[in-house]
Amino acid sequence: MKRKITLKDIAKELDVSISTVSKSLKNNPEIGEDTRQKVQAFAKLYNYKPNNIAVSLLNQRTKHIALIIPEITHDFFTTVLKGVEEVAHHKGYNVLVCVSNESFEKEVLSIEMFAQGGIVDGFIISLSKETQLKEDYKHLIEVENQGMPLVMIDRVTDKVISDKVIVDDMRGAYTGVSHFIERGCRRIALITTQDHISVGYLRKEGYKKALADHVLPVEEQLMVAIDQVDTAEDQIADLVNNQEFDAVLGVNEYFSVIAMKLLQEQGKRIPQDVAIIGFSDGKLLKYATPSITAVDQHGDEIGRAAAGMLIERLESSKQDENYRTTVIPTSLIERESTLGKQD
Amino acid sequence: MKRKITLKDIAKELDVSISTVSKSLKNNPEIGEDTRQKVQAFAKLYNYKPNNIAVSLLNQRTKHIALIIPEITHDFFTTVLKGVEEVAHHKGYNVLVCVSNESFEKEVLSIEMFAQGGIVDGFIISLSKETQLKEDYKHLIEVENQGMPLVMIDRVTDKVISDKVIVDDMRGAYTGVSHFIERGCRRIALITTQDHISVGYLRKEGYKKALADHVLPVEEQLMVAIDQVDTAEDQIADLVNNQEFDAVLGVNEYFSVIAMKLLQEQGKRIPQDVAIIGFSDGKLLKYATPSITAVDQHGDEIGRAAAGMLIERLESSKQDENYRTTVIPTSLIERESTLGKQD
DNA sequence: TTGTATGCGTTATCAA
DNA sequence: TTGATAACGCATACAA
Repeated sequence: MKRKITLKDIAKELDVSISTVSKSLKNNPEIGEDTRQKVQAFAKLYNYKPNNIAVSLLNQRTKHIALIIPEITHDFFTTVLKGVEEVAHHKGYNVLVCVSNESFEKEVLSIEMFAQGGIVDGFIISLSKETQLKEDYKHLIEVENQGMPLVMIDRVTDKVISDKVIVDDMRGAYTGVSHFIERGCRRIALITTQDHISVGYLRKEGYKKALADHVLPVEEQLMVAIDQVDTAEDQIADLVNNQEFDAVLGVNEYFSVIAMKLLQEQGKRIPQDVAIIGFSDGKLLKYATPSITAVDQHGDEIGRAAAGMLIERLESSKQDENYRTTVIPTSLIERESTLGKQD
Repeated sequence: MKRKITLKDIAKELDVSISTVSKSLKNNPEIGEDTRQKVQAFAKLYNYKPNNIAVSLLNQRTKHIALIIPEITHDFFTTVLKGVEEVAHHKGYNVLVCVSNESFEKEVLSIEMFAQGGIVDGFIISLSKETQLKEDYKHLIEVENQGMPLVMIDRVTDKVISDKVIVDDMRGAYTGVSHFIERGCRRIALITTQDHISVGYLRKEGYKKALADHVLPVEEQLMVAIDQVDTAEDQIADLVNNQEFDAVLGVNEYFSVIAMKLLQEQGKRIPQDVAIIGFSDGKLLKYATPSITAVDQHGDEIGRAAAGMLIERLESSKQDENYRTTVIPTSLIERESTLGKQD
């Protein structure tokens, strides 16, 4: 087991000083050509690489960023992670992942740990449901006070002033509903989350606006707000069994797929009897039978944008107080579940 | 923006030496009761936390581990990540994630970066397809030579001696095929990967063994080895269109779901005409219509086991050369796609 | 009971 | 052209 080689080792071996070695390796012109060559050759031979920890200690930066997501089993967050990782690695940063499991406590603990230990240089976070419910953002504000950059994504809040990257949720829902209407649907149901989930609320607003703009009534009984994951199926069944509608928009993959399954069990044909659209860029919608039209949120782009913003802020010396919000437009991926009425 | 507080700050403020502060905070009995109290109170007030980097430099360990996975859009790896993260955080470790994208080069580069910079203390890795094809494992052996623990999961190789956590792929496939046979299926197709993918190979072997044990012939034309992701659909269509079979086992979620879709388009009823089983613990199988029976690989357990083994090795001082391989049994989750023949 | 000194590996400043 | 030294923040052996 070879121990890792250090500057000191090289210095001793070549009988020069540590600083000479350091400078040589950095191609510092102070050092004579031949010494430099010699050192570099030796270093290469022994595969020298600077010890990151020492450099971190010196520079007071780790070149690590934390990504905190509420869930990993949503394809959306998975693609976000991929996007973040892509840009981060490209720029020489590493990504520490933390799944909050929708828990406020876990979110707070992770952030404190990462921030206080100086483990990461900055954060990308999507709020847990519990956090959005409690509306307690002290941990985030604290992070900012410590001078650590923070980029919020997707599930964000106005209560925290920071860079943000969000989905155009309202417009995404608006587009979906409009798509239904263009295809002749008139009674459009919505399966969304409780209002405290920011994205759920915005999607509902987009849904309502689309109806209003097309002079269609907003019917309360066609809108269901899912309380908890495990009651989703029952609540959706309730909608399906007791209401008549010819289209349904789900604010995530699960709601849409569950709705479709229940509708099919009832003998409804998709899309002839009921058209379906779901939010998210996941495989659940893509591989469903029939495949389901999706409001693509472009998780990868969100991840890339967030990582880009964060790193830019980390590397810019100026204390820029102009926080930006980048809105990533959604796009509608038309699939089988909305064909046919019209086409 | 409050700068982070250090031992030095506390020492100056309380007019004691740095080591007194350090010892006080560690409850070292050397220090007098009142000094200790005073220091601790002050530290608490200013929310002192030791600087992780400094501690890392001192101890020559970061308390970070790297998880290198080939893909993030497979639910299996996603659950692995979750399991790893769970145990790691519980034991005070952080997880750096790296997606190799099935690329040998990316895998090698990430490992070198993590290892040489002393960025992590150890590795959990699942090999990329390209690596398994090339059979070039120098980067992993190098890591071990440097004395860094390595735990391989799922896609492993005999060429590298290390701790391993694997799925019981052979038995998983065997169980699936047996399940078909018990339900009256006789012509069972297999959709697998190329042989160089270790898990694909093992699953094929399990499939063959099950057939043999039940005195059924192994028919080459019923086994298709997918070359690449983008040819999967064509290759599976070829099988579906040109062969007669009453059951099909896919070695991952995608293959099974695609097969089902193509079969349904052909007018086949699932499971009456063709029964289906897929590998993986993902939502694609669970939410399919009909839902698809799954060979659950328990990604979360694999992740937990791997993290456990890795951390154990990191924390045990003794240079134990007895590498272990933990085999996580699969379990069959019966769903609609294999009901009916018998029940 | 408290303080001083050293070292972890690196870089940067300044002296030779 | 090269080398000695300090500093990053902490822990510890040893001195007082």
